[in-house]
Amino acid sequence: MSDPSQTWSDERVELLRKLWSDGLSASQIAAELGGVTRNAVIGKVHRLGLSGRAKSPTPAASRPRTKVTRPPSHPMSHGNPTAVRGNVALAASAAPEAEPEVEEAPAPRENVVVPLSERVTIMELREFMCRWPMGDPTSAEFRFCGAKSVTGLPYCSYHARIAYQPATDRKRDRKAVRA
DNA sequence: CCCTGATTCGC
DNA sequence: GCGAATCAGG
Repeated sequence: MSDPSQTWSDERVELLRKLWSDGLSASQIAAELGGVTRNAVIGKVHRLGLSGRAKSPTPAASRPRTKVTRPPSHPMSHGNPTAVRGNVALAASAAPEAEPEVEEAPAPRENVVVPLSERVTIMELREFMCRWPMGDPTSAEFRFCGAKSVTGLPYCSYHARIAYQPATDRKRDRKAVRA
């Protein structure tokens, strides 16, 4: 409310400093601020003088970086447009039941605890977190389960059971899975 | 694969 | 000054 025309208004910078010192990563800050990419955040952070937050306290003897320069005749064999990832187009209605024989379910008859209140956003998602979609993907309130996922699986033990339901067990247990 | 920050460089 | 592109490490 001062001058949105400016990318880095005082308020923006203030928030940036706050979030950065708060421990948030650049991507998270960028997403929080909106309109800026994580690179922009990092760039600004460096320009502000912040950078080594919780890093090596030895700025000396730590720069053996051999200037890579930028030869125009070396555009690398890189041609993948990886830049935008704000849109998560995943099919929540997709029924993952094409597995003929999934050798899983190490837990025979265990009352799996439904991990509620652990829902996370796309950015809170970690590699070991359950990616079970919850809610409307088009909604801003869209979240993932976020519970600890089974190693090798994108879901937690609970949702893994739902996703990879054995045909034998599937024919009977047809309860509401709506989240 | 995903992510992270760091750096360089063109605008 | 700003941020994309790039690099390098986890």
